[in-house]
Amino acid sequence: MKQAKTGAAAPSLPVDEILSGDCIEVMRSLPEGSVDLVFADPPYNLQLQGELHRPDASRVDAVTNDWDRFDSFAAYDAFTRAWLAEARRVLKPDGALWVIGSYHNIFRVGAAVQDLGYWIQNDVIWAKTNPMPNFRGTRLTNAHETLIWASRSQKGRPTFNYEALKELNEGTQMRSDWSMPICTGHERLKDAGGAKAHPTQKPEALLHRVLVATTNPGDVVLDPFFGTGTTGAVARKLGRSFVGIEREAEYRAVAEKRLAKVRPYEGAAIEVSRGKRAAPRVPFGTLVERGMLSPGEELVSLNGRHRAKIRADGTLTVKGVAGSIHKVGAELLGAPSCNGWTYWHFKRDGAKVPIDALREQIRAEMRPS
Amino acid sequence: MKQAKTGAAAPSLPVDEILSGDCIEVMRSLPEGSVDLVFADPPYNLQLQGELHRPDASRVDAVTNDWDRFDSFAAYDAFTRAWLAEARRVLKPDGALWVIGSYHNIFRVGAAVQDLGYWIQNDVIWAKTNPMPNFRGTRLTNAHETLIWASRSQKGRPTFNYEALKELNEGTQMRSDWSMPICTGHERLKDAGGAKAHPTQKPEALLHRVLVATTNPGDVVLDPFFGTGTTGAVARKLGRSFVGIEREAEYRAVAEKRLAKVRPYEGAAIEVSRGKRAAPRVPFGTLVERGMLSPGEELVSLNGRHRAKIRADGTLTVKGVAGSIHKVGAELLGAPSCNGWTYWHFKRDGAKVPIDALREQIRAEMRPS
DNA sequence: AGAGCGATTGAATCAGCTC
DNA sequence: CGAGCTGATTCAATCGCTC
Repeated sequence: MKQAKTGAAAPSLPVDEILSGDCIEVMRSLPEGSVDLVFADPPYNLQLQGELHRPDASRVDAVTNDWDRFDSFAAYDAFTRAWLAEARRVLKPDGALWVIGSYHNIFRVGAAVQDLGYWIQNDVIWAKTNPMPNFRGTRLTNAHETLIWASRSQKGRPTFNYEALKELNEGTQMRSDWSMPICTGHERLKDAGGAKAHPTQKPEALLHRVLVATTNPGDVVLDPFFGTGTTGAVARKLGRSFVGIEREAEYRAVAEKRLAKVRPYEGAAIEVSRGKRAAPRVPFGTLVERGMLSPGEELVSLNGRHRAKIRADGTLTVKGVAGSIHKVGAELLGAPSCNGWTYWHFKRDGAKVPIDALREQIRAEMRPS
Repeated sequence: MKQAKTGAAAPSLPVDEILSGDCIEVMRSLPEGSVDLVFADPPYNLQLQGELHRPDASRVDAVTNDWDRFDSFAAYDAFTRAWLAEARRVLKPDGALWVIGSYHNIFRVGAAVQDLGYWIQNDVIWAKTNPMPNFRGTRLTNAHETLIWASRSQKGRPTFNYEALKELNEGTQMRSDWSMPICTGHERLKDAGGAKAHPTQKPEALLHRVLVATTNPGDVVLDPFFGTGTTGAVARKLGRSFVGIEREAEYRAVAEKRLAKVRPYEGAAIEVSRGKRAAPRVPFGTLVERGMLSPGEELVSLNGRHRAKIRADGTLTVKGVAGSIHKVGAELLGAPSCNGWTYWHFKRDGAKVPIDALREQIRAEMRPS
């Protein structure tokens, strides 16, 4: 029993709150298998003497020899593996992780992700439309950051709203390179003195795409490096719940204020395109039972090359071959598989109509109106 | 003394040759501190499972070669660290490394690069204009690969032709995300049976940009995973020397044949610009990188009165004058300005075609993005 | 001749459910 | 857990053929 093992009552998950403290310790207090998604924007300074710092807040202390370098990489790796392991414990079996970083840290993070048993789905490039130039002209303009999207394990089946992303991309499959501007203007939070409230505030557009792609309404999103709460703000807008962890009181204060102003989009607005995978199953035999097609009637492939006869039990038969609409189609095509719903057609008014049209008719009847 | 330490005479560096054997062992036989650049396209450790079919039931020809199979992450890491360490020994103190990979391996490679004392200058994204789609609709289109550019050490001062890259990018700083098509068509080498000679041949445009950016004419470029010799072919065209190492006899044979046909561009053509320029959208240099026009090739004005030669960085030169297509055109016309895109023509089948036609071709490729 | 159509192909960790 | 069945799913570019 878990309660006996931990020596404490099973903790409950505090939701839509910002938790204060070190994320590794705080995550330890959260129940295992309780969140749908982790989005993390960890610090990436490798100089771990004392505190971790954001890149522009950090002094770049020259590392003079190999031992120092190894020491700081080792410290960063230890920190990275610790929070990734806790995050993995807190994730549901079919949960997923997003981490964002730059070349300073992303390779170490990515290797740790793999070593800890996560399974990478994609790496995604955020190509900035308006990056900061390299003023000294010694390197290329650092115009992108890298995100890693990983399931909790190889067996995990993370949420992926394929159709929704396809729509976001004007009808063609979403690619792994995303072009978006950095966070500026009114979106960029300022402190009382007018300075940036946080050095690395991410654009809401980025989180919007991440959450539309890999969560559903009502899901819980954990952000262990909450900062000024971009993850929470977008989650709330999209009808998701969030759990934020942030160590710095100043950032928590900014985030609280920000979140108080956020209004969720209307219920219908957060629905996304689903595709056929989510539709209810309709056996082909149902069309026969309902008299939409008759036993003995002939189906034909679109090119007219193949014909088969419908039997009373909803199987097809042709030249001694018999079986499901899929199996017979595959057999005739000599293909490993075949979607019978789109392959087979019946004739109506001289035209060929895919049997999928009849299935859609039944599905329409089944929908709550 | 090195000779005493190694117990052998200091080895000399064989240049413009393909060396046969395992790259780790072969590199051990090369003198330390002897090459200017290492470009490496190592196995990606793809870990593919079963077969994959397109929606039209055709089978995808995947990378299932023995050279891409490793028993575990640990085995892959050991291999990676071994070749990276030898490559580092062979590099000059101010030398640099490029490695290309995908999310399957690049995080492990990048962490090893850092651990071994290299110093990352940039990570670079090759965004493919025409990637293979995700046929099952289960993930994002895997539309990019990642390159790491690193100096031998933090103290190293690697070659970086900042101005040349700026010219290649039509006057604005070159970014870390590069958009290029994959290697297809006539550039893609075929074996006797018409099948692809190598499963992962890289486009010459990619190597062109890498070598223009981080080497000078006369430099020596080592490629420990030579394959069909793209690195060698582009190096020779650009007046660089190469050292190729390849284990597979079949690949070596294809590469030898390929290299025998390669002619270096003329001396003046490989000089890169030191000046500055600014202008519109599709950089002229892109036409050069993509092989639509070649360094050394002549452009001519419509009336035939003026001629200029193309250089590797996308600038033109004539009678000691050098600069962008616009600047050189203006100079020759004695005019304050000139639209090089409509002024300059190349010859095809005896007819003069404005280079703008090529720009339009590229724009057509870039449109849906 | 040139437009248009069909076939082919590329570094890919590519399904989910029931029995 | 494995076997077996249902059934969902692709974009850009090149090449070669027909009209």
